[in-house]
Amino acid sequence: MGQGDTVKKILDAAESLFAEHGFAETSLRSITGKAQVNLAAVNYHFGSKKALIQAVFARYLDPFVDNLERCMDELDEEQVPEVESVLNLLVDQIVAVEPRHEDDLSTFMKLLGLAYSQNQGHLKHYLTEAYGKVFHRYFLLLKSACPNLPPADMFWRTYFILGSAVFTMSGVGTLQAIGRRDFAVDDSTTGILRRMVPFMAAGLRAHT
Amino acid sequence: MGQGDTVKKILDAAESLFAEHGFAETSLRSITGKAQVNLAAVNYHFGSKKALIQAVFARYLDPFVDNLERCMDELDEEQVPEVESVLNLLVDQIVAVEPRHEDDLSTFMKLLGLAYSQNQGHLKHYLTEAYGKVFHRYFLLLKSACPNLPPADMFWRTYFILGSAVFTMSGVGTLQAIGRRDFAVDDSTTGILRRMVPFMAAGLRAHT
DNA sequence: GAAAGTATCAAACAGCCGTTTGAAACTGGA
DNA sequence: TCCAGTTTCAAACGGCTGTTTGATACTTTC
Repeated sequence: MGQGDTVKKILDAAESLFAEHGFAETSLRSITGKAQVNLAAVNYHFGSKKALIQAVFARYLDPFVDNLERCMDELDEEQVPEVESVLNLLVDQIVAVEPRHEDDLSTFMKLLGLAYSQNQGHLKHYLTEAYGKVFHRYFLLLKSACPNLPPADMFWRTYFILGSAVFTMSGVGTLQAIGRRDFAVDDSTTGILRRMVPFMAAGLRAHT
Repeated sequence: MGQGDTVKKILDAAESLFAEHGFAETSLRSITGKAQVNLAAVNYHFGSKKALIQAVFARYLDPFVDNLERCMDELDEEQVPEVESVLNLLVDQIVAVEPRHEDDLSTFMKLLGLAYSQNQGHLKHYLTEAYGKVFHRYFLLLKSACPNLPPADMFWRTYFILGSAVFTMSGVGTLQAIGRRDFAVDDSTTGILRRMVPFMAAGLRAHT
């Protein structure tokens, strides 16, 4: 690793430490220590810890959201899509994110989980501000795939689905370890995402 | 409120502040401030902040787990139970928890969500140590209701279900507000739990 | 009513936090 | 080579954290 890439070193260290310990529990000193960079570099390059957290997310989400949007553009808006294809659309784009290193996907998913579960008000505000439109569009797409579902159920089941994904993925490493040790279950992160699709599709289709 | 009930005042204040802001983000000073109690009282009566967190959970979970265990004792172990009845068994016991005040159920659910999503190693250790046996028994009961499901899917779908419940419930207040404002959806906490059952049952029954 | 035990109190402790400072070390262009 | 601009650095800042202390007040017991 060169020497001018202080910004990248900070982002890499922050990303893995955030995913492992959460935002509030990760100090700037531990980040700069792991990145082998001076403490003041964070505030110099990013301005504040909050801005660093947002930058970590932006590096992941920007290409992902671009891909997702392009995929939805190509869709035929006339015919009603299958629930499975809408779900797989998302999974495909998650899996397709160019990995920076192995376990990159797990880290990405853990960060997404943390974004919801940790009480970082500024982060939620930033995420809805920057990416809300795309995810709203995806929500409408999913809704169009369930034309017979009452609105109230559609509303809640969206969060049931989101919860399944976020919860499972934010602890994915631990769960994989439990599966291997106690249940002879050995799935990759991608494999788990694939297993979610039939579960979620059936849940969405369930009559109330 | 009397004067000798310092312990109860601390537990009440801690419970609501933890549910609102999380564990790490809630200081002992804010707890003792809300409880109108001296700062040193926490360490005097509980020993440490970690012990206080555990005490908050114990006050909720002890009666709940007792009820759940008693319910499972009464079950006929010979015949295969319906998935819906197993799920409703749990919902019934959650709803049946004697409420200390209104929104007590929401607070309880938010705390359960936090227990999973926050990185409090000591808390996870305590919860599995104290309540792991009962929940393992419930897991086996749920498994017996899905005799044709491959073990790997049973394993993962358990976490999908858990995630739906934990995620939805840990943000229940926010989600209810969104539902009322944007979707004309107005459900009580109990109502949401009931809506989960058909979703989860269908997800468990889905063929892979 | 004195002694023993329990509970509360203000004050201070050491430690970590995010952020700021001002000087030093670099960098590329004139 | 000199200068301006950018980046790095050690050090310190004020503030908040959980915990401990020792004195004081209240309760119970004999």
